[in-house]
Amino acid sequence: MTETYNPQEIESRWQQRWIDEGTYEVDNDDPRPSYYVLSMYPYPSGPAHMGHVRNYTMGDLLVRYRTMRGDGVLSPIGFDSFGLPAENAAIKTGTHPRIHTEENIEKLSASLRRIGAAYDLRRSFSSHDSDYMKWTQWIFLQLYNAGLAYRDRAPVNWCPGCQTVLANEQVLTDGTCERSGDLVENREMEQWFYRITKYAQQLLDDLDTVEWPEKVKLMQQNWIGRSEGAQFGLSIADTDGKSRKDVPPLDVYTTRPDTGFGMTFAVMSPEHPRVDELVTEENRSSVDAFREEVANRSEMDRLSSEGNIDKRGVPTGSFVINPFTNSSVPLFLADYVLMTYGTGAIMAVPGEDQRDWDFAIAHGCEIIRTVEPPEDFDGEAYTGDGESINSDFLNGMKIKEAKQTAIQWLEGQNIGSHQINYRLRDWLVSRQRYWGCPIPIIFCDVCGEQPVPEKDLPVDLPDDVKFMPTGRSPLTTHKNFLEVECPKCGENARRETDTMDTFVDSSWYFLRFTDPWNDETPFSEKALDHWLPVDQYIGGVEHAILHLMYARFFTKALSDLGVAPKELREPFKRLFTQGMIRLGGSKMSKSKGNLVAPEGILDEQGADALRLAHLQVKPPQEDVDWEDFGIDGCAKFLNRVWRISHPENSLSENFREGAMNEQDEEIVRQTNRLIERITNDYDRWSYNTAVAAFMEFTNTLYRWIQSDDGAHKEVLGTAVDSLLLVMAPATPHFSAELWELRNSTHIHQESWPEADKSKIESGTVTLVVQINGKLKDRIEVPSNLTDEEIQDLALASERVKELLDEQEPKRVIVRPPALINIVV
RNA sequence: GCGGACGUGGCGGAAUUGGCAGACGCACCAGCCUUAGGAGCUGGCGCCGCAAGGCGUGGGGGUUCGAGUCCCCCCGUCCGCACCA
Repeated sequence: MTETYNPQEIESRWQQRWIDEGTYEVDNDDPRPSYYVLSMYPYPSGPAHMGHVRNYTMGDLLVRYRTMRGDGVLSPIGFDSFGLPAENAAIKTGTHPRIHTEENIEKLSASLRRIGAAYDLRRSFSSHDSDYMKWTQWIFLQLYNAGLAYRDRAPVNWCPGCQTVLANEQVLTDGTCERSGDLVENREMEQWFYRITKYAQQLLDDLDTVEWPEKVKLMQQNWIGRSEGAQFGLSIADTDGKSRKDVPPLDVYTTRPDTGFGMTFAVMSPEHPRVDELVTEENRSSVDAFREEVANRSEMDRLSSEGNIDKRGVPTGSFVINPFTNSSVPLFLADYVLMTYGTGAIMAVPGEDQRDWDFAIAHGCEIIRTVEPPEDFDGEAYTGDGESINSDFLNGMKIKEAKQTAIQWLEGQNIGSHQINYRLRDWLVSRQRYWGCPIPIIFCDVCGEQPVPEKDLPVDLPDDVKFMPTGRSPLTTHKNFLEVECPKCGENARRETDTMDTFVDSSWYFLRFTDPWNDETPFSEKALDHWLPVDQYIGGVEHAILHLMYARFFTKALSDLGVAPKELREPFKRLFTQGMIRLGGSKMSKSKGNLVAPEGILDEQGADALRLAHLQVKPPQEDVDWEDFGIDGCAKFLNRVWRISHPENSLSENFREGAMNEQDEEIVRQTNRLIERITNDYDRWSYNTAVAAFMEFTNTLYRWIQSDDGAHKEVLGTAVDSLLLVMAPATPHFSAELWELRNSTHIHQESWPEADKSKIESGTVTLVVQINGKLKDRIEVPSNLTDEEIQDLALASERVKELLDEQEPKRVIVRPPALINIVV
């Protein structure tokens, strides 16, 4: 063989050709069925690492496969280019984030090209492109005008490391910043919010309409955290234990209104706005001390006492009336009641709530059971179902009925009603940083908060800024940026200096890809109608909550605002979450410093071998250890295919022609089986078994070629061509090169092969003979036998006769065509 | 604590519907080829056993002619949430 497989040369040549020939460019009026494949918007941190390679290999396989299947495939790529790392680097090195970022985009683009990922590059953009920012700001204004973007003073999560606020979602359970790992502090600040809570119910309901992994749906459900119960007012008691009419009642929320008769005290959050009003003089100093302690309590403290904590609290000295019993019960302050959920105050029912139980024990409160626990119950608070006791008109009812009855009663008394609560909170979008999309708002001393007029968009970031480690964004001191005329009165005003959370940028980029040239609107309805929803979205499970929730919210809001089609309620029809790559037991990441760079492998074994190794090593949705990759094995396999596929290969000397023998027929059958298997495997994301099938088939061909009779020329030709076709989505350069050498056409413009079912059927099958369910014999038999014929053949087998030893079978189960079980 | 996923050779895994357990690859072993090479080709490779045969999918029980697959209990690993009233 004159040719040897040289991946570097072949790969760079084909990469250039796909671009030059516009192989993966697609127009919005493409007549083929539309199919939108998208990998999650990458942050350009430098050249691609193995995690990227895995992600983009999966996506690219699908792009090429669907294209061969005859779809008009939209495969765009862009860059999530705003964000902290570039700005932090600027503070350290003095390099402007734009320069730093654009260099990284170049590096990542080059990497993606080198692994052979195919895109319509005409559609590319980055979040920091002025063009894109303009529409991110325009969308902000639409949301603002619709009341979905608002400014509010709120306790926020402040990260001292990042010098900015974080969304709740960006704070980890241990109270640290997901990005820097610093302990997050509580601060009260003016911030911008997107009113995602307005969509809580829809975000929950519409999960039923998408084909996502159940795990991701569950995580979203838990995050939204819907609960159903009752909200009602507790009257404040006077010194005689009677309800005071001069003070409004204290609202509480509960999911267990059925247990109201067991409420023996009430608790409010230390941050509750009515604490000052409700605390008595004798208790003021201890309450103040407690509140200060809670406020100063470091996150470290919370961490060390995670889980079941002592229920710390103090009495307010006030009493409230339990409306069910009319008795007066003490009102406490306790840190286990959060201001951010429900009404910030609860009715405490120690008999049926363990937290309340713990608190009651610690503070000497009465405990009354209102649900009869089972006889053998030996726990404390009983939260299971049972009959109501000690509950007057609820007695004897099970929880469900008692709840309804209690709510009706509260409504009848005119003190409360049925209430639904969500854990989801509004999305805090403002960040006190430079390298983000500016929020298009102007503050005027006379007219107040004013949106930037549409004609003045985009609000661009000034380039002439210095980055100092002051912890303040350079925008706050940049005169030209800051000083602006009020769009309403024309007087001097100042710009908002906060920029947007980068999750805003990634909440609509998939819409812009459909129409990135549009300078009238962010996208056209027509383009969205053609392409959306995304047919297959691919990314890491780490975005299961934040990014996906925000993108879903944007889609719904834009749809309601008439910017996007009203039928478009969900952006991503199907989601696939691929596993991460671990090295030395922990996630491979830049911050851990355990990256494996793909360059060396690309240089030596090539992109196709690397892609194949990613596909082969494990089912794509599972996490994988880098140690388990078999790059060399994959490279070796490609060389084997190369040797039998190359037109000038040394094996081709003495091929047969003319009539086919039995072995040739078997190869024809295997070839069609291969096509069927790969089609099936690609459709169900079973890439590891697809690679196994490539290898198995290749091994079969080798044995055939080297057998005594050798290979039939035409049968081999079809077999090899079929193999190259089904491998093309996985190893695009390799397949394209060999295909061109053999057939002089472009494999990625060929149609996906179809298996000839009639050729898969074989005249005979291997009949499996079991005795008492255990395999005892195998017999080659014609595949069209009747049950009786199968039974006769099986019973006639020497082996079976011997084992049965004259015994009459008790029962015979025949499962044609290939299984019989004889029971004795 | 709550919710979820999973447990198969030395290793990664396969078995799509209850029907031949271990495909394919890695590692290992043997043979061939050879101008010794980290190349190529062929074969072997769950466990016990010389063999016949027996055992075998985390453990125990059940359903079934038949269970890796379905049901119950237990053990273990991983992930998500976690004072959400």
